[in-house]
Amino acid sequence: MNITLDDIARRAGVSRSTASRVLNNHPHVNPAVRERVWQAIRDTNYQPNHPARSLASRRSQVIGIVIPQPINALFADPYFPLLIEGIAQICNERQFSIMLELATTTTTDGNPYRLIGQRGFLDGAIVASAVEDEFLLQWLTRETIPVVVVGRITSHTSIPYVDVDNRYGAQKMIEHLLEQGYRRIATITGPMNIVAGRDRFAGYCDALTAAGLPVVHELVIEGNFSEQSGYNAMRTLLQCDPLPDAVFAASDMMALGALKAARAAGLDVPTDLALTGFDDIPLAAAMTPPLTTVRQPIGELGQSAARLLLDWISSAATQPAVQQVVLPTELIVRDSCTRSW
Amino acid sequence: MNITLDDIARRAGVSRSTASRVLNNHPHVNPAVRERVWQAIRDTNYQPNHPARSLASRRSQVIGIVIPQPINALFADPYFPLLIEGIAQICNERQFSIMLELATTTTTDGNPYRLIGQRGFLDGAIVASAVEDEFLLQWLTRETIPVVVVGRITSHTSIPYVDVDNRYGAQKMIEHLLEQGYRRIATITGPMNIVAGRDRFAGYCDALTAAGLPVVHELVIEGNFSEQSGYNAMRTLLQCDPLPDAVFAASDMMALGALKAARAAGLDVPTDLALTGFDDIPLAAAMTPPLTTVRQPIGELGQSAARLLLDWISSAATQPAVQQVVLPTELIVRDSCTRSW
DNA sequence: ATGAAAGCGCTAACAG
DNA sequence: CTGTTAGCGCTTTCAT
Repeated sequence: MNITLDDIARRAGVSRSTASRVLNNHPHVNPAVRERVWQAIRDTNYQPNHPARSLASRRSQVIGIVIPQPINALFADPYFPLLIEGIAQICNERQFSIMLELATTTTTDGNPYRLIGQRGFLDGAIVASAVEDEFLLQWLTRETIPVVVVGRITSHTSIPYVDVDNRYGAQKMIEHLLEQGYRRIATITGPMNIVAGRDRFAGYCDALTAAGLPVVHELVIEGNFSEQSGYNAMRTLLQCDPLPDAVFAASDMMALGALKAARAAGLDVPTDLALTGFDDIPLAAAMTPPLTTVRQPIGELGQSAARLLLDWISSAATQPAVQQVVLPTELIVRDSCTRSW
Repeated sequence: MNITLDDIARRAGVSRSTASRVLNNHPHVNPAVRERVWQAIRDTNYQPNHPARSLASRRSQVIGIVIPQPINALFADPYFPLLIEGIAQICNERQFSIMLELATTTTTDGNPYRLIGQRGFLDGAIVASAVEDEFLLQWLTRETIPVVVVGRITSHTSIPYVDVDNRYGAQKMIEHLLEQGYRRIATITGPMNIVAGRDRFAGYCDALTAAGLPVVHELVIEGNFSEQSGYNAMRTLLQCDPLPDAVFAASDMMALGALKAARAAGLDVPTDLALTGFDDIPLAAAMTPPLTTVRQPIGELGQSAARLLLDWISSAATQPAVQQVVLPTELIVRDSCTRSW
């Protein structure tokens, strides 16, 4: 049998509650007793039983990271890893553990998540990338544990979220292209069922409108942030006559796909066509040519979400102290949109 | 208060044990009763309490993925995300959840992991990347839950592991370079405290030796798989006189770093220098020039590890049915080692 | 096929 | 400062 707290108590000649107090660093324990208990713990190599603790204390020191994406698409883009990394940093500091909650591939009926709903398992959750997924949103509102969302969601305003300033970031990007002299600027947008997709497109429109330019329908193609969708979108754009002189892809991965399509069509970037992205994933700087993009601080986003959530959990309040956090983006100019003339 | 199994039992007019049987799909329950219980569960939106279940059943349906790396370095390389993805696929199929167990940054004293040692929390664990970390290895041997390691470890042969054929993969790579006519082949190795690092280096030596060529000390630089270490190593190699005509980096990220260093020194790849990597991460194909490398099936590696572990867990045996799995690698020839003459 | 009863290992009032 | 006493919500023999 495994050794229990009772064994420790017996060995140290105290009651189980005192042993528990020592284990949990409660004050008001006689230093000598405290030391005796610790000694027993060390001697026996005692390890507390986690489920028993959570059951009795109603706290698990575990949060879930919910990623509502098909698993196979999960890590094609370094976005999620970076986000997880940020969350993990804060969790480690605060002695919290992380459960990874990925949507099952078979999203046929009912609950595509395993943990969601399991009572007592999670002290809180972070939902990454606010897809407007009906099941998830319903769960969010019904849920009793603290949940924060990464990425703005429009439908449930009461849920705290953390986001970057997608709209203004995209706007700055287009303004930069306009300053460079580009006038026929196309965009490959993100998915329109994600607010980030809509917001970046809105920024694109903002800048054009402010410059007195129209938003041309044929220059706007919807993608889904993946490389493949960028490739496809660019092939469509290449049908335009005249061709766009610049393309703003709403993610770096789509920009990469677009670059390949442009190359395949015999176009050079940036000579024949300017190309820019959004995210500033590590690949962006390594590409040839290095990609002009909008940096979003993904790691910090994760950190903010984790801080918000953990503060909330420890406050034991119904609402978090901070409801929303919006982080700034930064325009990173590289060679992919350098006019040669 | 949350609704409990007792509430369900009362509502369905049965005892708690019967309700439990229904919940767990035990046979030998009257169909009519079964339906009444399910109805009550649905009506009340009942969700079982996970800690209570694990405490009573001594099973948690959770496995841990232990990644013994400083968090901040975690996702610079897509290796871990891909591995996690593979593991997650199998876990989802089998209704297991995943805990992410990252080493805390402050690896000062004692246990740098939170979950390791928490009794009853994990049904098993996968240790990713077999660093020969003293603490971890001691834990592995002492541990009572099933643990499988990704990457061969030499010191504790009793621990089941899953690995790719690093040595033969590296050998094939060097053989290819030799066939291309390269003769002064340098290597940037992985860390020598990881078996994968040693194995790839061994494969390099195998090929040279078989070809009757010596392993030249100054052409062997130790890296740590990171881009930065590749960069530094290449700077050292650039001091050699004569320069190597080919460089085999033991990871694609190091190859990327090496490429940058070579470029910075005014060398062109592959004209002045052949460069090859190991891993075949997505970036390898996207680089300019596309990188010749050795593909290791990272996702499958994760899947194999997960299958081995979950089979073991469900068998309830002391040893797994399969002790070791070794997956083949594949040479992927691209442009980075194309001789121009 | 079902119920009674005994824990699983721990925390947390409460009393002293 | 410490011990006693109840549970936390569920699974699981053991009867019946």
